[in-house]
Amino acid sequence: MATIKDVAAKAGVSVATVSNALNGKSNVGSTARRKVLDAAQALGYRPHRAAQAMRTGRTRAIGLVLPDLTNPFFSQLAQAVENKARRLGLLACLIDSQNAADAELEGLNLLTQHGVDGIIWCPVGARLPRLLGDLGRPIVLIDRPRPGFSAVHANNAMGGRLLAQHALQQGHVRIGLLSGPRTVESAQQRRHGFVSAFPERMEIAWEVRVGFDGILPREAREAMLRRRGATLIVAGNDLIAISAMRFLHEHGIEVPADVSIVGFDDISWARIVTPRLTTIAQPLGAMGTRAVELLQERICGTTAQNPSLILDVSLIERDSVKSI
Amino acid sequence: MATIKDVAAKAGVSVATVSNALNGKSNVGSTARRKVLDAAQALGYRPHRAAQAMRTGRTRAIGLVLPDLTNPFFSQLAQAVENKARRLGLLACLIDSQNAADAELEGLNLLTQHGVDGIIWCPVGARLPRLLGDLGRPIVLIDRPRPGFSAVHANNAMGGRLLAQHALQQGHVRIGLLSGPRTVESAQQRRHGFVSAFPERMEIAWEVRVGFDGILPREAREAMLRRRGATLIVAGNDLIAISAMRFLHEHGIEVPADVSIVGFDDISWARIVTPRLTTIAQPLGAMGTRAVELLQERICGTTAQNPSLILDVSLIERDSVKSI
DNA sequence: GGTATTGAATTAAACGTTTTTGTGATTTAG
DNA sequence: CTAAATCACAAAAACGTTTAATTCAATACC
Repeated sequence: MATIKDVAAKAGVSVATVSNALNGKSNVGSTARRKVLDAAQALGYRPHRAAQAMRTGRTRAIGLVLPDLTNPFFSQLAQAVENKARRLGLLACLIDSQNAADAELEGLNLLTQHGVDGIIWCPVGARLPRLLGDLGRPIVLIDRPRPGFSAVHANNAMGGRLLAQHALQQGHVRIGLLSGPRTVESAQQRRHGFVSAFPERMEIAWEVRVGFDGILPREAREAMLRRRGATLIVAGNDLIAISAMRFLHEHGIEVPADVSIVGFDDISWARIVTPRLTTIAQPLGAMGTRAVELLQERICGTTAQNPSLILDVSLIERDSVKSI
Repeated sequence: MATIKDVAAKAGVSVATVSNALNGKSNVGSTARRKVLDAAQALGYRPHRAAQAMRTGRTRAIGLVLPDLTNPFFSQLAQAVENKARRLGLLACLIDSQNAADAELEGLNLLTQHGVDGIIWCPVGARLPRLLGDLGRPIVLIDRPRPGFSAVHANNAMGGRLLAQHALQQGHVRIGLLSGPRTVESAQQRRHGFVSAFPERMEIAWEVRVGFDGILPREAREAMLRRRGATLIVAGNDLIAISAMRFLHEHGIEVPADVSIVGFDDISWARIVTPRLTTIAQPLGAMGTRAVELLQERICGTTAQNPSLILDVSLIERDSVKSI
């Protein structure tokens, strides 16, 4: 690997001049600048990031810590984040905590030790961000806001309202709820948006809390079998909805003929499964890129204290809801 | 952040002794070692990775470059790789090329510039590895072997043979082939394994090449509609198979009643879609962890020149094949 | 015409480690 | 009992950058 010294030697100037020229400083003459640029080009010189990092304290790398890459919601997010980061010349360093709070902590430590400039984080542990506001670098939460932190997330409450509205339009008044985990803020907001947009004559036939990974506990399976007159199941996300559809299918209950179902997220599989899933679309790509932009601003210090971004959602009508 | 100097001061020894003690060198006395350890503990000292990197040339970070995180095959792989890496104290830096060869190249440059110690790579560009054998750091290819490189991948040919065998057992003799891209070695091997295990009386009714991303070109859609007497469709991977099932369903052709179909990979969705997909299971988790292990060995230089690993696959019978 | 000002370059210090070299003190060997 | 070897530690150099301080020449000002 060619070093800055080699470039300096080849160009016949000092290393300082090379550094200044390459970094576009104004204190270098046009002829010297030319020579430096040519020499650097000829040698294929690339600055040594570790050396730069030591001097400047900037790594040009960011962390991305997610609960579960296997969940298409997060893999789409990750793809968007990585691409945007790369376009900004930033390296994206991945942590997949597999929904384990201690692994998450370990990952955050690894990232800080490597000196990443900032972290995009979808927290799994409920109390983690509180303890770790002091990672010493900007953090942007994604999908799961917490008071006191920058975040970019979808308007989950609005999604819930859209769903309630749609349910009503299609004539569903008795609802089964497969809500997401109580510890996850976005799940709470979806649920709250949904029930708060409830008119008098609608009611919840049953409700059970399930994880976002789509694994259905016995309680959930029993509730779906027992029915209690519910004509529409509102799932906490698409993964849950799709798992539920599979379970129902195995037990001879057809969607949407016997019961309707809606999801949340609009992961790519929502339009692939049978029947295609009616759901709320989150702008996953935009969430990822905006999160990177926000983080970058925070890193450069060109922004207010804790800016947040809330992105609109929309209802995607497909085949899993029958009007009655 | 506490530096090694702080530790040295607190322990009342020189920085050299701190470094030696922390790195388990033998030339430091037991009392001094104790003092150093205590001081480091008390200050919460973590060595500055960039500084270490500059001195040692080792980053303790590895690159992971994949064609498409959105594809569950790769996200499962990525999860396994990241977790294993973290368990070894390595940071996993992600590149998602979105199947674009130039983005891939850009990503590889970014990784080398950051000085990652090694790279785990599933190449999309056909000629890329050839050009880039000289990244100056160990490379382990994953899923897509190339002569002259370390690789860990599944026994794709064996998978093809298992499929042929199963097809025969279930009485299928006219086959439709939705083969993977010609440029992808593993796709070729699956196909070759399949047709080479063909007895005389089996024949290919039609074949069309499609991308691994599950997008079906017009040619493929027409072939599926025209049928040509094929009773079994052999897809290049699960994504293709599932897309095909969706397409067939939309056109009133039922799987497996009207036509059977098999996939390859056993991504997690294979058991979620309806009907559940019969497929070849690759040990995705093992592939990821073994790749990291192999890379680590290469980095430490404790291994032969270009070791490769081929992992066995197995047939998973589910509901998408009907015997006739 | 002398002095302040600007411009373009150089020198040298600094970042936080690891590692080589150096140095007394203590042990071992002959 | 002295010479050699070992041990435990310290001092200093090095890694590849950036940047503050410095120099020197040329230009501008009064």
